[in-house]
Amino acid sequence: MKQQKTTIHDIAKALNTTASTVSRALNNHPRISQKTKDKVAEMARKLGYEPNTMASSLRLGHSKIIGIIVPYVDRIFFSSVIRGIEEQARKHGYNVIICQSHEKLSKEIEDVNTLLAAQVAGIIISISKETRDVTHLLRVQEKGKPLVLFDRTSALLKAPSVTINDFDGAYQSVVHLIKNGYQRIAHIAGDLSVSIFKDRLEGYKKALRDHQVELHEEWIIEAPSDVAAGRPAIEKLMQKPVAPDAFFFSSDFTALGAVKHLQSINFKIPDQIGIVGFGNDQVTQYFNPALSSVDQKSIQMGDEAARIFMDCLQHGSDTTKQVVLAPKLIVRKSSCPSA
Amino acid sequence: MKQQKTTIHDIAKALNTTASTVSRALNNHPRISQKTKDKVAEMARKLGYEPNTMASSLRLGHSKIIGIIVPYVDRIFFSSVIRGIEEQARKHGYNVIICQSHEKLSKEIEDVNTLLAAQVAGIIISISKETRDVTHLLRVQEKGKPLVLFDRTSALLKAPSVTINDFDGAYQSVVHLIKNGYQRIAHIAGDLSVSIFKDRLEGYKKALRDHQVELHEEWIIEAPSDVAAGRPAIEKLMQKPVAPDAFFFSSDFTALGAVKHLQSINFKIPDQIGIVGFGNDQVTQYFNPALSSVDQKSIQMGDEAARIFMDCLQHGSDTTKQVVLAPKLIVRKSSCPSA
DNA sequence: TGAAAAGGTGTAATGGATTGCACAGCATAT
DNA sequence: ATATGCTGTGCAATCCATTACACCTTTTCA
Repeated sequence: MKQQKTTIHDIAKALNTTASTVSRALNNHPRISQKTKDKVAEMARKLGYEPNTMASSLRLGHSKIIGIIVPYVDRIFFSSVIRGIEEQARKHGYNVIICQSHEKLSKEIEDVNTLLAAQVAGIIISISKETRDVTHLLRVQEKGKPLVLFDRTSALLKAPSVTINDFDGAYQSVVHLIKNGYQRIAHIAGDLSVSIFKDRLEGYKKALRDHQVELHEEWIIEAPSDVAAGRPAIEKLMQKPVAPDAFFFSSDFTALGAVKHLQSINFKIPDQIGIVGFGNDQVTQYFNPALSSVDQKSIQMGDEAARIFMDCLQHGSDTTKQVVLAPKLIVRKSSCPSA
Repeated sequence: MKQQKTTIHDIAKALNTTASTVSRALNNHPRISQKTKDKVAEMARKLGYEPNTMASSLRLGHSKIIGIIVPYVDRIFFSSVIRGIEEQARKHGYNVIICQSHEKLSKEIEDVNTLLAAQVAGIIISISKETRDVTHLLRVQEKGKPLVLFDRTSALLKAPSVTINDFDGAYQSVVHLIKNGYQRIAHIAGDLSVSIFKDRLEGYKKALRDHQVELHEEWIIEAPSDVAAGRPAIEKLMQKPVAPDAFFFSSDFTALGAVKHLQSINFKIPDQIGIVGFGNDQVTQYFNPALSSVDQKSIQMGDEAARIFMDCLQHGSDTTKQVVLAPKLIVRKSSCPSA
């Protein structure tokens, strides 16, 4: 039933040579003659040889596997990044192994341990919302393994990263709203202890300042990045003494929930209220009205993260490497009044 | 810089015993005294011991890693299933390693090779659309490794699987449309060489027959499962001598594209035309009108697949195990005329 | 022509955990 | 007292690929 796997020893025996020669031939060692290499390659094929990656990883001290940690794999942003990483990694003969932190620090630490035990070549991670302490990530670096951050980074950590310019994405969005005639622009922020949401808030503020639009601190509120959070956020904002006429959301999901609610109480979007979201999730374009949103270049982000990772492997970590992708505001109907 | 990893030998030395005893103690071998086990456990903790999974995998001939192959990780259905698998697998101390087939047989074969070389414990897969020949999957079974299929299966393969009852999902949908007064129900099918789409078609037909609603073969067309395919599909159907008054789609995405187009030429949904999709993708509920759709129980599917997988590991593969989840039609506005 | 350099291959150790077999110590049974 | 059995450990081989070092052969060049 179970097949006997063929090893380099089998090839060696068949060729009347030794395992070392076979190993060298397969690894294209310069001191092996072309003739030998050819013979070995052919015999390997004939015997259906498959290298045992465990054995080589054990010897080498690391595998050709990249560990990835994300909060949840089934969030489209993360799964897109993973796609980008996987495709780039594969070009270099690397595999990806995936863990979910569930936005919990404790789970993230456990994940790091698991990946380290699995002898991954290094880790690419988007840290959880809870992550303040980063000693578990320092451990990765201490082992001399590449650590690359994406999207969510930490100031406590010197590591290469790929992010989008959240500040700029927010800035563009708010300027766009202003240009389209909205004057009382509120911001529904994400968890402000996370840097990306902080940056978006700052971009929002700067845009207002630069265009002499008044900034009401009371129009800035923090809300979870999910659909359910949309309605209460809106309700709170609409009952302020002066109600906003536009909302810039840090999350498409919160925006969705908000729009649903606004429509249910008969507000016209975009004519009475303008909306811009963040993330350019697939849902936004099919929504009615289609939602303006900032695209996060997710696949590209993954691709870039994997490139940096491979670069670290080859030339050592350049912890100052910070790739910042330019976000792109996708303008759709929700922020373009007909008048 | 690089840390010296502590091995069982280090623990043995510190305890003045041997590696074998340590190994057995850590693995809870019955012949080791509790006292020794405690001492070993304590010393392991003290020295910060992390087992080297490569070494143990090499010795054991398999790792605690489950290989997953899906067409694309960034399709919400697949990423949800992966989430389900990952969470269940983790409970058993297993990791998942992910490959994408890009719907190509050649890539799928390559993926299988990669995973086998990585010494995975087994593979959980949703086969690509192109996959007819399954010899690469037979190889997995020949090695005595569990192979579990989900969603898309193959009649050529004797392997445990988890699917939803596509036939029933379609049947429910069409009955629902009929009950809501639609009489001329068309079906936009997916690639009919894939069994799930075939089954949905059959469910559609059966529902019509059971309710004495006429079946027009010309109202059944095949289209890719993406947004772009929606419009041409609709155009083709609407110019038939007798135009349909409802559409049952094998894919939410095709449905989305179709609805967009229908609305742009001023058809009222659901009053003039009823729509039901398949997949219950997240987008459907936020669409306007909200789309009725068949829920595929994706996370549950992953969870179930992982359970079966673990079961195969423990008790050997039961190739006849076919878990069929009951789909659930989620009724929303797109199929409920106000009249 | 002799010596140094380059080319080609084998020997044996290495990485870390696992496990069949052997054996020592002690207890119970006869 | 001898046999039988159980408990608790150690020895050494094993999984497979890699590689430092050594050795022999051939080429190159003063």
